[in-house]
Amino acid sequence: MAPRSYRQFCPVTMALDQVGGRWTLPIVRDLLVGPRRFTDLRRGLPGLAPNLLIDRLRELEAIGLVERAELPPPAARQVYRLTPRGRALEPVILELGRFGVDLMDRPSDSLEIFPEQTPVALLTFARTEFLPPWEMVVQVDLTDRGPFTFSVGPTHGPEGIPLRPSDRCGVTPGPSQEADVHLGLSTIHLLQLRQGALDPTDLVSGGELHLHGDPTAVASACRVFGFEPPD
Amino acid sequence: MAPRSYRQFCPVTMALDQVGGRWTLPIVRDLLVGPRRFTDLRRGLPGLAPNLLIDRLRELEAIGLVERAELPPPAARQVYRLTPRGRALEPVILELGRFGVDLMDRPSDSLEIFPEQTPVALLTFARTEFLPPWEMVVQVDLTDRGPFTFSVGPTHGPEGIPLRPSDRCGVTPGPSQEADVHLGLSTIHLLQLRQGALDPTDLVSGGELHLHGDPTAVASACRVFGFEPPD
DNA sequence: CCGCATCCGTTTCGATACTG
DNA sequence: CAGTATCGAAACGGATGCGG
Repeated sequence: MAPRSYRQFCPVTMALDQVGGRWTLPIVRDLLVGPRRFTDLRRGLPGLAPNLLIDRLRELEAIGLVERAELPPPAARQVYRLTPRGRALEPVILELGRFGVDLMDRPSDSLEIFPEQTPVALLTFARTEFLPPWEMVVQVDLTDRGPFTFSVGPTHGPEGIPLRPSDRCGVTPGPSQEADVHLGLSTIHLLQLRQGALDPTDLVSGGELHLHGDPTAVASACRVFGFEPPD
Repeated sequence: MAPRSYRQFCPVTMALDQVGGRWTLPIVRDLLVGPRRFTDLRRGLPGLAPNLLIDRLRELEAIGLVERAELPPPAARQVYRLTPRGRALEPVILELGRFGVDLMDRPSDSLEIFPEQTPVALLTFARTEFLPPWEMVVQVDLTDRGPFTFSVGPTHGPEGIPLRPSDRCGVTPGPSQEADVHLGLSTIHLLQLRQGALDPTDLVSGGELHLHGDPTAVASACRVFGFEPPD
């Protein structure tokens, strides 16, 4: 039985034929952070039935976006991870996330929060058109979710090839020893700053926004995360 | 009767809650080019039943991504068009398309081709990380689909705000009087050049790729469309 | 416990026919 | 032209079971 297809010779619908199914992109989102076991994925995706999860993983494997890897004996048996082609979905996920950020104004309590997804969320908060031309490391301390390291890489790759913004930056959980900038605040404040609903100066004087590091780098980091640097 | 939701406080899944339904993004894709009537949309989306189309349009209207507009008396009654918020989906569609371009290597005859979608397809072909810092107009003559005008705007908007690449460029059907660059070739050749499956120099000497205009601008246009400028 | 497989009620989708 | 109405097929969601 041929799977559903839009049957158009168009890049958008051909992409949707592969990844437009329900749960497919959320699964890829979770795999973006790193390899995951079946049960790890289930934990981060409540509401997704196990049969559907295995269906999706098999489909993704069949089209070459995901592969299974065996782990050495002491650890758990196998993990699912993205292939390079699967990682090519990162810009898609991030753009979707950037569209979705504006929907996050009210953290309804009917919506669950999963810490594993914070790195991807932080990446979507970043406005890549404000990335500085230089490299830098920003430690973002989300008071309600812990420390994360946001890294900005070079503008060009080997042989002078320009890099896409999404290839220039990444987020990993945990602190960094060599951060150029430290940024401390809560998730909600970060979101509200982005919407312009809060004044950064007020937050700083209220002790709810902490900024440290070289002023130029700090200012750049603020603009990347959606607000004007105070003072 | 609440619609299906991923129920996560995550920008990606909240975006998918709005636009992750089947046919939703293809509808938005067609509206990106301009306002469309009900029947126009149907023509470009075969396989989409009319009841589902109206369902999707009503949903999109309810969440503020699409609005109905009445046309002046002589013309047809009403059209559907994107709101500014709906237009914010353009980067999502384009990234999906960029992922999908690599799937277009073989134009299977089970896949239909709709001329109305060519402007969006052309935009997805463009590698925005290669956009030059200057403004320019490129007329792309697809020998099998007609002329299109690809415009590159300024790097910064009013007040010095940097613009996202997708906000810097656009495609309209038809030729341009003030094109800086002319690029003539078939859709298939364009796709194959992008994949590196063809040598641009061969195509030029074979008369299947025509390039005109200021050499620097031509070279830039070639890189944007995925191949090294010949000579 | 992990990694699924099976079963089953509900929702959504797709195709066709019909109406103002 | 712009939808409604109907209905069978497919997809989804939840619960349960089961071997390693």
